[in-house]
Amino acid sequence: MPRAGLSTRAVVSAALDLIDEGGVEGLTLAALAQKVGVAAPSLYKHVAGLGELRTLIGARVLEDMTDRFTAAVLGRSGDDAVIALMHAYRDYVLDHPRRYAVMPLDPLHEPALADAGGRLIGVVLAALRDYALTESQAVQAVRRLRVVAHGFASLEANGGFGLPEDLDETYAQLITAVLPKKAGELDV
Amino acid sequence: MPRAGLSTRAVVSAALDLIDEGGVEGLTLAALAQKVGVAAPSLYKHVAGLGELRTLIGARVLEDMTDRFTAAVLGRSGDDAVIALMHAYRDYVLDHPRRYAVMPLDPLHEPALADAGGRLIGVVLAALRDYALTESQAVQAVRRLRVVAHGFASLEANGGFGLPEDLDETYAQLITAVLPKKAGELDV
DNA sequence: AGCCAAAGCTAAGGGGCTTAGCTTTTTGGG
DNA sequence: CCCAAAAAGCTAAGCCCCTTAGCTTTGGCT
Repeated sequence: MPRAGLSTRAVVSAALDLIDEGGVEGLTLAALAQKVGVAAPSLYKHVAGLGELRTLIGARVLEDMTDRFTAAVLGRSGDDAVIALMHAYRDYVLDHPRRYAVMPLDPLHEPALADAGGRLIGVVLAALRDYALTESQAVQAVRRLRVVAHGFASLEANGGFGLPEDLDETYAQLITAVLPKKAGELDV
Repeated sequence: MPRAGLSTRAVVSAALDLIDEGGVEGLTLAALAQKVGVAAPSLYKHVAGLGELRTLIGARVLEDMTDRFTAAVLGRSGDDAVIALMHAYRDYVLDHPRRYAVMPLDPLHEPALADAGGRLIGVVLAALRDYALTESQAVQAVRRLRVVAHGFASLEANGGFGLPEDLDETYAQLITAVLPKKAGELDV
């Protein structure tokens, strides 16, 4: 029996492919083992079990999103940066709708995901730097942006909108509605 | 063997209790059978299988939400109605966080849920009547409200917000930001 | 060359869903 | 009132999944 040359990283990557193909339902250790050419119990050499695998997948999705957000925000500031960030969020979910469904919504509460989650929030805060918000204003701004990005993206990814008509317009309206105001302006 | 006197409705109710207790993970035919005092295969006399059970549960959640939204909107109009509706949405999810996680986001795409989903949308449209919106304006308005309600509620129910501090304020800001404008006013 | 840790394997147990086929209860028509 | 048929149960059994236990092989390092 020649060795398959696996690694935890490779196993997680294959698991992501499996999710892309068949959704969360499609992620089974049996299917994963077959995909990487190994018997199911052998996976335990690289991953502690289905639970840990899911956690690792969540971390990976967070990292991928952070990378894309970083690239989108780089070189921009103010409304320009925030709008780019919001579109990067939507685009990620459209590119990987099934992966997004497995992303934990409370990464900061799970020690294994707190780092990745913290880095993602860091990028969002950086995009807001130009507004010169107080800490509590920034917290509110991040929350509003997240509610809109997550709400819109999860609905779109799950076919929650009847017709795709004017969806770009809907999203644009929502972004405008929750854009923070600069220090001099009114509101928030 | 005395008869248990089950019915599809009773089975679905017990399933909802199971979800309230242990989340979607906790919903298993074995556990459900034990809860209603019957052997697992006997459940098939009332429900076609786990898949249909989930669909029935989804329909039930939609109906419950519709009832509560109807009660909340009754006797109100304009901003008052919309605000009451948005709070009823949040309150439902806070009361039954685990049920909400099993509610389908695309009810109109599943024949068995289309009716219940349509009635829910009907209530929302009724809440918007006072604004005298055109059909396309109404579609955009419903979408924006749904994005905010679903985004906020699902994040809150899953512990997505770090601290509960000022969450009421966050939600109020979001509602204000997406409230439709009456016919005479600017925007939308 | 030889040792040993890592990476595989097979076997087996436990739990879940579902089907098949049987028994008992209930119901409703004659 | 009786009895036939439908409805509601049951047990047995098959299949798939996750996981643990214990063995074998590979491959790197001395």
